[in-house]
Amino acid sequence: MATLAERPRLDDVLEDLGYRMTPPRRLLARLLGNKAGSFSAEAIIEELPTVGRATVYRTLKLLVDAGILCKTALPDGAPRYSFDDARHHHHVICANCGKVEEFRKPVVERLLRAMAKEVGGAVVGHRVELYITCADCL
Amino acid sequence: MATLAERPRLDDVLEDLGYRMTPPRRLLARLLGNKAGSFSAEAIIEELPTVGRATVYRTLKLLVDAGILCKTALPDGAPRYSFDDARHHHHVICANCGKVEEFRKPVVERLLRAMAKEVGGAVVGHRVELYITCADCL
DNA sequence: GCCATAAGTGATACAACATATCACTACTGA
DNA sequence: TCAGTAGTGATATGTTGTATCACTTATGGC
Ligand SMILES: [Mn+2]
Ligand SMILES: [Mn+2]
Ligand SMILES: [Zn+2]
Ligand SMILES: [Zn+2]
Repeated sequence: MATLAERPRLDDVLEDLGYRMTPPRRLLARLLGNKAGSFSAEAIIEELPTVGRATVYRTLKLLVDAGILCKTALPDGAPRYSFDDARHHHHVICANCGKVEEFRKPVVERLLRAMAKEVGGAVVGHRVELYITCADCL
Repeated sequence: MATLAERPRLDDVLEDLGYRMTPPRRLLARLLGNKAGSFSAEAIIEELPTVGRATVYRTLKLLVDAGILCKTALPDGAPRYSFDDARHHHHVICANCGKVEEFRKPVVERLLRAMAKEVGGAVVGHRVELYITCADCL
């Protein structure tokens, strides 16, 4: 996960992408900017009762599409959002508390690319997730 | 995916697990037994209008827990069910038509296990999915 | 600074994919 | 045969969104 220090300011990001700066977006930018770890969309909705559900989901999607946030899932499929860094990567997820860390493993990437050739058809992507019980949760 | 020939008879499986043989389960066993590729729960519900939604979902879960079916997801998260084989494996999924194939890659397993040690905490599992556009869809 | 207008908003409805309840039914083993 | 429990399905509810649409507002051009 990107540390708070190296994170882009969300309102700058949205503005740079050509989106308008509105009060709901400022509220979201401020709230998300201080989030550590991963969070659910519904948690954000509860924390910002003045912002509509649709707006929260729309903005989260904007940020995911912009590569600022990642959308992952717990083993049971429950979606989680977390900050992204720019490079291709995968996630280590605590199945208990939902904390998300990123990892890169070039060897794994190479192997998956290699395997792709054995498979008929064109590879369009892959997903790798490692589930743990984190040190804090043990 | 297990070929039809080597597939266990679903009603036998359920009976062996100690479940009762009821008309809905017989209908489900017959329908699923003839399914190729992957399918959605909702498709089954439509094809068996006399069987309740809850029963379909309950039985699918039973079969997943019994290791007879796998539950996977398309890249957009839409759940798919397909026949499983007994060994640990992962999936190659056509993002277009939903066809599911299984694969095993011991090297990848070993690498993920190795990586697990670098991570603080106890590893409880992993997920690897390869998304393709299959030959038929190209 | 004003203004037109396109972008954004939020209430609400709807959708997909389930799970919880609960009164009823029917397998099953004794 | 029959009691007891497993199973059923109608229905309500939950989660995670997307679609609509009338309304509001941020913004760039003047
Ligand atoms: Mn990868
Ligand atoms: Mn594996
Ligand atoms: Zn944890
Ligand atoms: Zn296909």
